[in-house]
Amino acid sequence: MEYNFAEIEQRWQRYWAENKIFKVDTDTSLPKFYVLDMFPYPSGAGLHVGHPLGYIASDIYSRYKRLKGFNVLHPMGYDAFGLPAEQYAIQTGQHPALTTQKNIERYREQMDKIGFSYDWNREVRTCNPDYYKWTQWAFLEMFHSYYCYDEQQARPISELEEVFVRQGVGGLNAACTEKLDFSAADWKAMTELEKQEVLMNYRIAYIGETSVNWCPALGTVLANDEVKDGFSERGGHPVEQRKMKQWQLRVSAYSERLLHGLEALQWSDSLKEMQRNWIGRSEGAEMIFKVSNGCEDHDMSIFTTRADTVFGATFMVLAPESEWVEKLTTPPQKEAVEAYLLEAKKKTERERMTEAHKITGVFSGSHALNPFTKEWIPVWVSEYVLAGYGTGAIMGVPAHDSRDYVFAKHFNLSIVPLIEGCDVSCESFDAKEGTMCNSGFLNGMSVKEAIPAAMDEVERLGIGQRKVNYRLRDAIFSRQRYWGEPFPIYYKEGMAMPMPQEALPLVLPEVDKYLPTETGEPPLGRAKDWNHQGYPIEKSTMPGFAGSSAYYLRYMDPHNPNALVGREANDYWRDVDLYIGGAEHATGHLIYSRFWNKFLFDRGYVCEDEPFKQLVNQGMIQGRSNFVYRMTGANTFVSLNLKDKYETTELHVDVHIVHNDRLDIEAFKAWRPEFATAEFILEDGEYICGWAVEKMSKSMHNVVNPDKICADYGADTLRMYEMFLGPLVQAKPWDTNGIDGVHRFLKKVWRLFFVQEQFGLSQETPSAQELKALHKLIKKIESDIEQFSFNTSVSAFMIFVNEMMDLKCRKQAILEPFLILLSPFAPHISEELWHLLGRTPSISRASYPVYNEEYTVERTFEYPVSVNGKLRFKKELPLGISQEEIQQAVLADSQLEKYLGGALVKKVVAVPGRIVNVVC
RNA sequence: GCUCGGGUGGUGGAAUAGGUAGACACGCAGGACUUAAAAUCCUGUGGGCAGCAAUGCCUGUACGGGUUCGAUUCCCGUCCCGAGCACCA
Repeated sequence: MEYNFAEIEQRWQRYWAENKIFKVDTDTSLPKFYVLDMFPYPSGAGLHVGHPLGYIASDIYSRYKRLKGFNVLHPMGYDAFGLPAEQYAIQTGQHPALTTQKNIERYREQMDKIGFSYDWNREVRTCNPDYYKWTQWAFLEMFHSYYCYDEQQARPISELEEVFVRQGVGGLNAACTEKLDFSAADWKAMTELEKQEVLMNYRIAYIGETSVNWCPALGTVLANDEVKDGFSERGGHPVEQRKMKQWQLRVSAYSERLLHGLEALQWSDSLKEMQRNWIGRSEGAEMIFKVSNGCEDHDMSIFTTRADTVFGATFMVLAPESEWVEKLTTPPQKEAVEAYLLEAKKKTERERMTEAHKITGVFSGSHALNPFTKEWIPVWVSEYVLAGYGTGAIMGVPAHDSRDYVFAKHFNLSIVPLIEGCDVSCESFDAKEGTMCNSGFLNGMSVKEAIPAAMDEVERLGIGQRKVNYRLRDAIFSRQRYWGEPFPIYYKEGMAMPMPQEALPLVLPEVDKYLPTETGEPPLGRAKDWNHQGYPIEKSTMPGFAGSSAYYLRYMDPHNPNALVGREANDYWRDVDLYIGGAEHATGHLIYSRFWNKFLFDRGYVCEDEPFKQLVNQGMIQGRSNFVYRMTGANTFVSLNLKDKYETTELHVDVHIVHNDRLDIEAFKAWRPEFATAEFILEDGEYICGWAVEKMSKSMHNVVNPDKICADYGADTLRMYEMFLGPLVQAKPWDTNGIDGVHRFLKKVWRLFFVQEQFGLSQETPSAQELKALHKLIKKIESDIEQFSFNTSVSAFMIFVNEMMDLKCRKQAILEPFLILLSPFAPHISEELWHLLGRTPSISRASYPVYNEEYTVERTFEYPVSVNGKLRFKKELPLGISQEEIQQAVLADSQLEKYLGGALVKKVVAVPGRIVNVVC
């Protein structure tokens, strides 16, 4: 009987679906395990072979955990709101909901062919009102909350109102946009509008003026992680900086917890490092400098991590956007400063980046008093200082900061070295090492001692305090787009008002066009009756990360009409045990999700502080392109190794008409009309194509579709081959060339269960050798899966099957456990053979075979004996004997003499169970 | 510039509490079966040298050093590749 994968796979996929084999329910009698894939954005192009890599890995893990007796939650859904569907809608007029629906159907069809064990009953779609009701709900919860630093958690905003009534802001330690100062009496005297403005300063979801990444081509703002090198991540349009009033999430309040929480997580070091960099904690001090513009004095604070270098501060620099610029510009400098500000403002983000090392700046006219040297130093304005970090002002220490150094050199400011023996004639000395000099009371200290000593002194003198700064900014939450969640906010007498929870979901309204209005309002400005009790509703929508921030919680309880996730379901499923997805979400989704979860945790809606215990980043699968070489000016193609003899142009050729880098010439002629009459210069009668690893894309003709692989080889082959390709976490090119090996393996597995076309296994007692092979495999597969080393598992299966072939082993006692081991990798063929064995129900209900060490124990060991490091012969000795016994046995061996060449033995190193080395 | 990974045959990749480098697979070469092809199976396959031969010897994990009886693995330096961050004071 042939291995008819097409029939087998179709049959079992249907069986699994019809019998709801992978439906899962809360079951407190079983341990839970939650395996999650990052849900896809359903694009119009469909899946290519790279997309399912992580899904296959998570499916193997899920199936393995089921065999191990866990109740496994393994869901899938769609991140369905987003820009591409909207862009497509603008071009074609088709409703994004329609195209999204179509794309989802296509995705589902493709995924179904691969035989995943998802519980589709729990599917979520972020664009579904039943789902985004809870996205809006979470937003309202954030609106109604503030962050208390003393308690290190989010609390209801109503508490804050009570505090204000009682004592004003005195003693309050809460996250805020700007520090306010008012008493209880002041609070009581405020109008309702003023009170709301004060509260907005503390809300976790708040509206406020901020500098944003504005993308004119897309007509919307973008988050920092949506901008790459000054261009929008989606579409590659230029991005500029603008001040705008936007909804924001106070993610920065969680900086410390987001950083600290990383420690306990089983994430890769590189990913944790990326998040640490993004959060960007730095310890330093805020220091107050007296500044004078000649008429009046002010106290201005700066942030520094190098308080020890204050004796070398020979100038100050303000960010162009700093509010100090206006106060400190003196009349004679006014014109120059204004010209500079205008120039800086005109630049886009992109220009700022490309001109990053161009040194610009202008003198303000004012001076600051260095509190330690008591010298008056000039105050400058320059773009290299960022308004959004620290206080937007710095002290310039050119000797020990490379940016200050180039600035000082350019404008001829003085440079004072502070470390003994350092040479600052060509560059600054940035390292935190050496002995201090020219630094008053710090002289003679090492830098490491001087940093805290300087900060102590600053605090003692009352001219500043220690301060921790974070790079992490609040997340900008408004998008001027159509295809996203509407904000449940309306505006009444200038105040942003929350809608009541009963009004949710606030359903996205219909519009006639998906473009901004003529007056520049977002597309929702076109919606009819877009108001709440006659008051206008917010016209922005939420960004992509809104819907993806809590979807893993919804899977736990997807149909609950009363809560995002019910208490009972959440208490059982708790958090994601294993999360598999791409590293590109390191500073986006994975930060926002952690923030969102921590917020819900603070407010008591979920029971775990961190959402994703273990995270694995699968490597991207790149394309492997093929090339043909056309002779310039002719329709003649030259084979790879002859091309250097001619003048040729390289052309991408469809990888589907190339096999093992040999071009199928007939298919090539049929591929494009202009090649129908092509001529070829062959080598050894064949046309050899060149190849290269590139991104998988249509234009490179290297896109391989999983449907085609499933049709040609079957899903089991696809699954195993994707795993065999290399380590899961590593980026690697797709190369269909090697797939035959895996396919051959599955055919061998099939044949192993048949004797002369008849299915049949014997009930014979297995031999010691067979048992040993099986139990080694049981152990190997288990440890490989636990470590995500799926590629070596596939090899182990191949070795095992080859050995059983050699032994002609057809014994059920061996092959039945083998089938169970194989089933997570190749579920269809395993299921088929399982049923042919008369076993029922599905193999996914079986138990993972128990490893028995007895069968794999070795009693003797062939010791490699080397003389002076060179392997010479092998000596078989019992295991478990002492080092001395091994030495004696080897020295007594007659073979040793001929390798010693008469020399005396100086030393014998024997490692039990490893090796013997004789030194002479 | 800073941080983190990584450099092993023609190819994808195995092997690190330091212990026979190249498992497994692709490709290639040769062979068996077949009228033939496909499929399947068997043998060989890092490089070099010697031999009719079984075989033997040398060399080999980016490069240069070090530690060690022994280094792909540990340490120092250099080069190269990939990823992330980038005026974050």
